[in-house]
Amino acid sequence: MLLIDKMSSKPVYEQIIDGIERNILLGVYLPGSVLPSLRELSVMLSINPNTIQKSYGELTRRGVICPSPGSGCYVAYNALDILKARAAEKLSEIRSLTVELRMAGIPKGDILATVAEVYASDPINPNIKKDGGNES
Amino acid sequence: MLLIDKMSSKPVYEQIIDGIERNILLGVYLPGSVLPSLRELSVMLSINPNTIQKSYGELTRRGVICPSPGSGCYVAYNALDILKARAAEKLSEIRSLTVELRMAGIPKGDILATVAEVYASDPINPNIKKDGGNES
DNA sequence: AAAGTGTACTATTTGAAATAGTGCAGTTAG
DNA sequence: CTAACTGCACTATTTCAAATAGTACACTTT
Repeated sequence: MLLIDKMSSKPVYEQIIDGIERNILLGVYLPGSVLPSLRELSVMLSINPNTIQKSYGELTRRGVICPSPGSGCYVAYNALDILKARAAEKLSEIRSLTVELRMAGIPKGDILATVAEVYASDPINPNIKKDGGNES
Repeated sequence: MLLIDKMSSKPVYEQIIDGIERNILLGVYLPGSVLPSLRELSVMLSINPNTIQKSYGELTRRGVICPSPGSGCYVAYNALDILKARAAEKLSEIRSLTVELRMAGIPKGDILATVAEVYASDPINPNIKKDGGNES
C-alpha cells in the first residue's frame, strides 16, 4: 500500500502521486483497472479528500489515469508509455548532478560504479545483490 | 557574480548558498579570502540583509565560511574539502534517480552515456565538446 | 430511487520564506 | 579615541503554497 509521511518535506499530494505512479510501474495497478475512490483512499490514508483530489487531478493532467465521473478513476492504457517517457526526461536531472560532482572533483568512475550497482541489484529489493547479471 | 532568480521555485537563500559554494569550487572565492559583507551583498543583489544572513548562517554551520564579527566572513581554508565531501554524498541522489529510471525500463547505457558526456565536456562551458579526453 | 463516483467551489489554518526595522558587541581605519 | 564598518540576534509583518474543512452538483451504477 501507499506509505505517506506527513512529516516529510515533500508535500503529501506529491507523495500520493509518486506512490501511485510507482505502483503502476511495478504492475500493482494494471492499465484499465480501477483505482481507490477519492473518499475511499481518503479514509485509508487518513488524508483530506481534497488532497487526494489534487493528486488525482495532476495524474489526470499527465494522462496517467482516466477519471470517469460517477464510475471511478482508471489507470490509462498507455500509462506505462507515459511514465517511461517522463522517466527518460529525468536523465537531465542526473546530468545536473553529474555536473556538480565533476565540479567538486568526484571521479567519473565513482558515478559509473553507483549506476552499475543499481542495475546489478535485485529489481524488488535493491539491497539484495545479484551474483552475475546481463547487460541493459 | 551571483545570479538570483526571485521567480524560481528554489528559495532565494538557497540560491545564494549554491552560488557561493559554486564560486568557491570554481576558485572565484579563494580559501582565506573575504566575502562581501551582509549589507554589501544585500545592496548588490537587491535582497533583504536578513536573507543574506540566513545564507551565511547556513554556510557557517556547514563550515564552508568562517565569520569574524566586526571584520567580515572568510572562506574556510578547508572549504574545498568540505564541499567535496558533501558532493560525494550526492551520489545517493544519483542512486535514487537511477532506481527510478531502471524501474521505468530505461537502459543502463543511456545513463552511462549521459554521465560520460558530462565528463567529456568543457569544464567551464559544458556545451563545448572536447575532442578526446583522458579518464578520471 | 439510493448510493457511490468525480468535480468544482469557498473559507480557513498552518508553516516556510521573505521583508522590514532595531539594537548590540566586536573590529578596523582614520 | 572615535567613527564606520562588521556579524549577529531579535521581533513583527507580509506573502504564498499546502492542507484541511465543508458544501454542492452532475453523473453512473446497482
